[in-house]
Amino acid sequence: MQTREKRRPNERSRATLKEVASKVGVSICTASVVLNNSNSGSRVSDATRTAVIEAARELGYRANQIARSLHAGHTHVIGVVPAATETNILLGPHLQHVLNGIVNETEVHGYDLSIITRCDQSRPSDLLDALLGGRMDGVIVVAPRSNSRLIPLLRDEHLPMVVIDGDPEMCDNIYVIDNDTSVRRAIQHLVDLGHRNIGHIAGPQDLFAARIRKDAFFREMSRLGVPLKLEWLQVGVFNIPSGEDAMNRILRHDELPTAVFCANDEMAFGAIRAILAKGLRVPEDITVVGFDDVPFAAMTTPTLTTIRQPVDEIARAATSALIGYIEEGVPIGSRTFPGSLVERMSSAPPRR
Amino acid sequence: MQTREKRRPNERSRATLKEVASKVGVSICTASVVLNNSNSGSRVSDATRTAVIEAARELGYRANQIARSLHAGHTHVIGVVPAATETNILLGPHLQHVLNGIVNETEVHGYDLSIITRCDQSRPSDLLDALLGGRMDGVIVVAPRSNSRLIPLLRDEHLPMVVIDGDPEMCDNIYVIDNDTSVRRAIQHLVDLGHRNIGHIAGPQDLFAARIRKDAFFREMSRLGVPLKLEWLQVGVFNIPSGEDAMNRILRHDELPTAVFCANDEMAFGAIRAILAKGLRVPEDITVVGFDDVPFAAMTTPTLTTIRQPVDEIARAATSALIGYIEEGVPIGSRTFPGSLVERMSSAPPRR
DNA sequence: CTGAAAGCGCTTACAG
DNA sequence: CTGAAAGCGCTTACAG
Repeated sequence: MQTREKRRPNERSRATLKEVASKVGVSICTASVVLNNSNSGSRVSDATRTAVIEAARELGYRANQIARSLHAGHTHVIGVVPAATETNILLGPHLQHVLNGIVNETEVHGYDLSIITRCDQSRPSDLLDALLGGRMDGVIVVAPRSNSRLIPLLRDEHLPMVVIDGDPEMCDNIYVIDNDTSVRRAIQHLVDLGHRNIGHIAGPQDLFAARIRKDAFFREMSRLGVPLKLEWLQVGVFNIPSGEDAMNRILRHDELPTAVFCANDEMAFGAIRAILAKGLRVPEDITVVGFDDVPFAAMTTPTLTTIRQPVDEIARAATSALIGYIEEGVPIGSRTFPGSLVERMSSAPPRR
Repeated sequence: MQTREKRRPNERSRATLKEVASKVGVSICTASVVLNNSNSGSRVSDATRTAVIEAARELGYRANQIARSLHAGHTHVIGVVPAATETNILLGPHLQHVLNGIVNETEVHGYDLSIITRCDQSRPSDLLDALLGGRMDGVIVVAPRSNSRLIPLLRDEHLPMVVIDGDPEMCDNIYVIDNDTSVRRAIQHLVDLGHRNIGHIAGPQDLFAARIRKDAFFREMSRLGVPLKLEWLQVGVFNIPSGEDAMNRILRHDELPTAVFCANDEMAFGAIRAILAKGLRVPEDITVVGFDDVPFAAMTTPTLTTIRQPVDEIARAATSALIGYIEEGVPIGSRTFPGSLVERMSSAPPRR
């Protein structure tokens, strides 16, 4: 009866604890106690207990999580701040893979995931309100830009945080692949095949992964005594068209590399497309190697030789560590994960 | 000083409204009023106003959104229940595309997105607690299974809801591509090319998109008078390996189709791979047509002829309608979006 | 076995 | 111009 009094059109009204209590004729605290099976409730008479449960069922009672969170001081939701991109923030197979890994882990711990998108530079305070307004117990930042003010800010605010694909010098809680060793594997692979004319398509330099892979490329080339040609060094933005463009810029030169190492798979796909479009072949004319091993790397023609990141493992480990810190205060720390070379059809010895 | 008294290790303590108020020596309601610029606050003296603002800044005050939501009765978060899959729930380029479109739209409206994953059948009540606990203002269900009890349940609970890729007979608020017409375009394309031996790799039949596409395939074939061969009809689960398996089952027969229509792109990729692995060519020996036009459809070899879904538009329209309903009560309704044939390299006339 | 009370942090009429 | 009070819906000691 009185459950109805508040119903306005267009506004759902869930039954409240007060309603079930009054329906049974007990106090709302008693109702709360039996509905939560809390220990204090072990001493509720069976009669009232069943009555309350019955009433709750009839009324379709469901505890308001907001009220509960206000009291408890936590929400069981974890925020994710995706890699900063201008637009279409969620696109890209690697981020998707990371997100999936995160979800895999939050699910087993009973957390929900909130994707924080309002990163719009024009209203940065929106982002902070969302993050710091108590709506999430912790946050996972994926691939922050190196100039991101977010990381130091969140650290100062003591919001539990872990960073995936970030610079270990940026903060303490970084989960990331061992880029140095991985790039070395890639270059070593090319040199082992006999390549001495090697180009590189780098990613956006304000992204840690892009910068460190480029640095590692330089270092490795020089360590192995392979001469560098600056015309064969181009920069893209980690997506397919930019890889295509970058490759086309390389292809404009008279002398061509026999191999190109791309800082991620998508740019490698673009590079392959550019090469094929010029009537050249992969790998016969130019070898292409990527980084990430996204699922489609095994589906392209030719299939892509690349560095596999244990993405699911990295994402789950980071998430699990974050939750461990939230719930039990165990320090998150940083972890580095090994990458591995996956040899497929896009790499082969140079022809001549 | 007293801001410190509550600090326990391992627990972030944001300054509270009470703290800034007491620091200035005003009531918390005055503080609230100036910090919110609410109209009642137009009559606060400039002196107190600046004092409060200053104090808030010094203390790093940030309103607790949970408390605010409890009072306001809304949260500005929208939940997404992704397509039901056994595992790795977020994978798949089409879902990713949908998610991206949703985010594009929530972002402009200042909503955050919560991904509800605890769909685990073993504890269905978790899902409902998450959904109905007042933590989200509305929910977007993507590609529910036809036996899903979720839809009727949410409807009964009056939680604002819109469904993407669902059965229009299932509920009132469905945003979906016009599958019938789209499939007809695909089949017409094959028949126009001269194909009369056409196979179909269908998706999981408890998914609306899969079922209706299969039905449309049958209807269209019979309308055009093209004979059906049951050996050329196989069922997959909308991913690459299952498309590969399905195609392999087709390839086991003596007589082969000259064209195969796949219910989504991923299965089409798998089909192509199976065909190539048998030493046959696409499209020379067998034409393959997909459905969705995921980004990679333009990147495979051969590139994939497929039906383009205006995914971003569908997702954004659904999201926008949901928010319109939440905020202003305008009915969501249902909408159907046209698909279009994208002709690429995987389709050609049959050889003989 | 059960209830009155305080509190989570905020907002909003309503008085002064 | 400013504050006391009630309330959002729930939980949890603490009394009886």
